[in-house]
Amino acid sequence: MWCNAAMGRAQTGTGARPPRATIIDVAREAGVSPATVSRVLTGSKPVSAGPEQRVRAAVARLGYRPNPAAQGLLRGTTSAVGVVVPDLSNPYFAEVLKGVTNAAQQADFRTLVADTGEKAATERDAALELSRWADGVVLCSPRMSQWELTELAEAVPRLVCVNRLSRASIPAVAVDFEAGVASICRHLRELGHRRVAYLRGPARAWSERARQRALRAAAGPDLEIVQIPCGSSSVDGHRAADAALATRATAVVAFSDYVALGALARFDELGVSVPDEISLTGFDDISLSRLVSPRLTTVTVNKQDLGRRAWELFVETGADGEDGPVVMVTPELVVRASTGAPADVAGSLPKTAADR
Amino acid sequence: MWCNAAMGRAQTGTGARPPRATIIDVAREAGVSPATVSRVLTGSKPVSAGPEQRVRAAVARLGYRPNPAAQGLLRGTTSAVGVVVPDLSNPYFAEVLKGVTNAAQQADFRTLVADTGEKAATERDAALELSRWADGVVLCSPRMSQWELTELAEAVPRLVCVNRLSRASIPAVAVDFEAGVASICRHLRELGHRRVAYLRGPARAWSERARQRALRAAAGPDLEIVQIPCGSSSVDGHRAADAALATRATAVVAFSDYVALGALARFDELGVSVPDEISLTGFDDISLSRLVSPRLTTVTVNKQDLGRRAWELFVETGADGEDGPVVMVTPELVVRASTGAPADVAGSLPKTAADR
DNA sequence: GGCCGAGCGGAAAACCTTTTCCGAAAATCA
DNA sequence: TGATTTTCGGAAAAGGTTTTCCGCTCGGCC
Repeated sequence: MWCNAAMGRAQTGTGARPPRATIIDVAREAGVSPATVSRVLTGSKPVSAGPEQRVRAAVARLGYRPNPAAQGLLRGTTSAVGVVVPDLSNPYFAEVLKGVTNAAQQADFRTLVADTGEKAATERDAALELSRWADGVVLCSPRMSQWELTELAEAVPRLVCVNRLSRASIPAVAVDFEAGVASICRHLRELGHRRVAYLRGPARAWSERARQRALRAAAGPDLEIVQIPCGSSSVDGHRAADAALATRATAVVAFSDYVALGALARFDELGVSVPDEISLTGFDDISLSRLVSPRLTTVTVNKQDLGRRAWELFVETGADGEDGPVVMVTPELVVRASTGAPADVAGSLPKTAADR
Repeated sequence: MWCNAAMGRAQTGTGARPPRATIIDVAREAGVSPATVSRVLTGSKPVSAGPEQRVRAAVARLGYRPNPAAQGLLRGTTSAVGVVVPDLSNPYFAEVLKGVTNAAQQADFRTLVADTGEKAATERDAALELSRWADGVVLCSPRMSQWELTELAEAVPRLVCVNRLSRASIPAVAVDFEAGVASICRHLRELGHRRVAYLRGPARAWSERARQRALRAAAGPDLEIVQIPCGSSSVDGHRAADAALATRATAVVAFSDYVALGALARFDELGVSVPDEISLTGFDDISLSRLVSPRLTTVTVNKQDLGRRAWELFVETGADGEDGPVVMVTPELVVRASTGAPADVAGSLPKTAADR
């Protein structure tokens, strides 16, 4: 009875568990045809009570679960979505991934994840590979070139971008970085800052280019912006902090919270007081930013929501697949304790914007 | 030429891309049989130069990539590994996931991820579901009961646990929490602390029980330990900090770094100075712990390495599948700035252990 | 020059499930 | 009661790949 198909392969002799029961085993056990078993399980056609009960009993007895590969082969879909991120260690991407995963789980979809280690060169391959195993791919903050991205969009059936807009009508959900950076600059100028150091993110990142646009727009006779090459991780921020200090700027605008936390740690090491001697801002509002001292002035982005929206776009894309809808998320400035008036005007201006 | 099989299904009329080329299309294009195409691509049997070249050209021309579902159906394997974590927002689990993913990528395996949202009840289903789509599952710090875990190990072909040991001979890689907590307690006692508050982790976590064992062993006439219910996230730590303060302990031992950072933020809000008024320790050494002020005294755990070792165990398990090897990782105490002598003995004892 | 072996390539089965097509039985109506 | 429709279940094909089995051809050796 239980040894039906198991005999065929029982060569190893060790504790080899019997090969998984197939729909044929269930059918035989229930005394019906495989078609009936399938109908009971998928509900594709009604089955009368007698056989149905026998099938359900057999399924339970044998612990049968349909083989996804066979289903996938037939249906042509995988019920899986791929997510490509630059770095899982970065809390930002971990949160976005969590958002996608949770939304996908609700819809009975699996999530495949690939970490490119911040290497733009591997993004293409990772996405391509994932697209073989999934119905589509969510590309998180891709650093690849516009041209590569366009080409990729043709090879991957359902491509959704996060934080990357393109001319190629790829569905995307993105934070309005320009608005965010603009509000940071406004905040700093209102505090009296006239010279600001900016810790640059990855040169290839679209979000970095968006920030640059906003910085150019904000710069002027009353606000000078000094660019410091940096990166996207906290150790990058830690490393770049000294150079930022050397510019004699009164405020430092970091590419992200993650970077800002690194810079903040360096300032602490050097005994540079924030915000008394220098102001510091981040971007993204990762959870840790509320926990450091001083609490970081930043721009809030609901990262899990970003992931959820990417999922929704993924679902829509399946439905029509025509236009490339773009969802823009506008972030909000939150003023905390890491920004204040510059030292030279501290006496004449209020200490923090919150006091106004 | 390009319209070979595409004609058959071109009903929709919209921009429906041609259905993916199959091995049969390639065979026809190259003027060989499907078997030869397969042999060229898998290298399972030698093929002479002429056909081989024609096949490769046809593959490139058609952009053919084998259908993984069909391969999986035939081979009975998926080249994928599942990872179940309690919470992707927790940097600890994100790092472990990264470790598994990177190791798996090297071996041309995909990673499937599920987030249980710290709900022990959903762990079983998540693992079971993932095991359908993957060759095995890595269970990260499962909160489920010992009994459930044993049962699960029978249903999932290749189960590997991280930070969870069991009697059921499930392969596992785990941090030696007892040694870690013991070294923390020793450190605090040497500093002169006699009354310590412990911020408890999730009651169901095996790692929490291991910590409890170590605490019981460390407790004695010269070291009193007061238990404070808390949790595993930074907001839990933030919330529990007041209760810890109320115990009038001179040091707080947090379940993890993530929790400790929450407590630290609360202390900062309350104006309680660390370590002058109260000492604080974490566990895990997440990257942010080096960035806060004061830098956290903690116990280092290489989390990505933990994930990589879990992957190795997964690979081994496939080979024999007999014994349940257990890899123990011994963590190391790193004394930073968040611990010092208690206020009442500050004059008579060195300020930090590092001064000795 | 003939025989044997090796090497190469094709036909077909197998993997497991879903779905279409069809036959049989039951139910409905005149 | 006989004819017709409906309902239900089985047989078989399809989905794409790998692999076994077998036949063919070409080379070498006697």
